[in-house]
Amino acid sequence: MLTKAERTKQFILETAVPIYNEKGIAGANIDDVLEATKLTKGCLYGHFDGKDDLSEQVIDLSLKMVSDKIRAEVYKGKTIKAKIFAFLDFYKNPFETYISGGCPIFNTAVQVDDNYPVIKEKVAKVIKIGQQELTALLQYGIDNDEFSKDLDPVIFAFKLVASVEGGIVMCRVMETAKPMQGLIKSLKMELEQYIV
Amino acid sequence: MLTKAERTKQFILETAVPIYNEKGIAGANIDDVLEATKLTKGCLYGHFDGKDDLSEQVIDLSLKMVSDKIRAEVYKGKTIKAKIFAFLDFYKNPFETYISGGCPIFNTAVQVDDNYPVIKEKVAKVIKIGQQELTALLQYGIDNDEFSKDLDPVIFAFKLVASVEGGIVMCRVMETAKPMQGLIKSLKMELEQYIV
DNA sequence: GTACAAATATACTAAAAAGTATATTTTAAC
DNA sequence: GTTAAAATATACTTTTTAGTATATTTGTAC
Repeated sequence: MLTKAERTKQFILETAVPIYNEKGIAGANIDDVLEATKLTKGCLYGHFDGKDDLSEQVIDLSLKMVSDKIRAEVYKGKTIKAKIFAFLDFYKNPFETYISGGCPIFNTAVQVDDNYPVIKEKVAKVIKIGQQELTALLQYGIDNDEFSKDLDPVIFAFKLVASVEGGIVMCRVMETAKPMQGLIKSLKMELEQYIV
Repeated sequence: MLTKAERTKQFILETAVPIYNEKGIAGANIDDVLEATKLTKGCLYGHFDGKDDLSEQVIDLSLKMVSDKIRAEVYKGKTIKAKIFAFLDFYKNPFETYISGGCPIFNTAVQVDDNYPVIKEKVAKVIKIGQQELTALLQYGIDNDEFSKDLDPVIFAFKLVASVEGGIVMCRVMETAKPMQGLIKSLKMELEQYIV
């Protein structure tokens, strides 16, 4: 069983996840987290060294949560095609995102360009691993004659992620989910062209 | 001719553009801008009502700069295909972006979700107009038998922007330009499939 | 149930950022 | 060239946010 302190720390992190995702690293502040958790400074600083430490762990959890969720969704698909479709469908609704405020992977990626080198490294790793997994999945599909050898798994994996993530951002700011449907449909069609 | 004040104001805005693009709205601060311009508070506050006003005008300029630049690049293309290719090539290098720090349209879009409703509206407008222009371009290509009627201009315009913008963010955080080349190549091939 | 340690709360200080009042300098019209 | 207005600089205050020292409460082993 988790100790009281461990539970409190986890509670702080989980509460902070959507705050950071909505307001960004620079925009989120300790008081926001204290307000949301109804805890006090003494408590929070008992669990974290400071804002930087909190930020790092919050982003860590955000990245883990969304990565795990996507993996779980993809896992459900029986065929590779079904897995890729499941991946795409995860991004179906740009407004009710798994973590409120859009995709934390992308939200974080745009923030950490110059500043936050430690966090930048974490996001880079998550994206790289995701690309590797998607590429491996497509390659597996090619090797097992589900897809044609004309499909470039590296490029298509990149295209899949770049477009749905980009699409989420665009839809959210334009306040319309419609283009996302068309995009996903188009990507599904694109993959289906390679089915043998 | 511009008055001294107008030139100073413009100078402040232009100096602030990359700062805001790199650090974000919440991350950028007045002192950064003063430091970069070598001006003082009295001067800056003589031209702007406060940080919110400055932020709004800086973002405004950023969006205008990049929009104008893209339009200029697209204009160079003789055929619609060449125009679309020029659009894609604008995103060729994720590191030496037109404004340092990536694409300001996207960078801003991810920041303004909940907070900054005024700026959100501005970004939304820029993206919507961009989509309309790209769609019109593709439709023109269809109407003039450059492209097949099978091409859905609305969906393809969205796919183009979403994927290159998403690609920029991914490449920047992973610190590799390579996937961008593959993505652009893939999008060009996709368009060429529709050439009649 | 007592006692000790861990967890949390209170009440502060420190630092960073924004904003302002006023003085000085510069511009441009005459 | 003088002068009034505009532009800019200086030197502050205020606000916000981060961080800390210490007190109090709570959990848990004995």
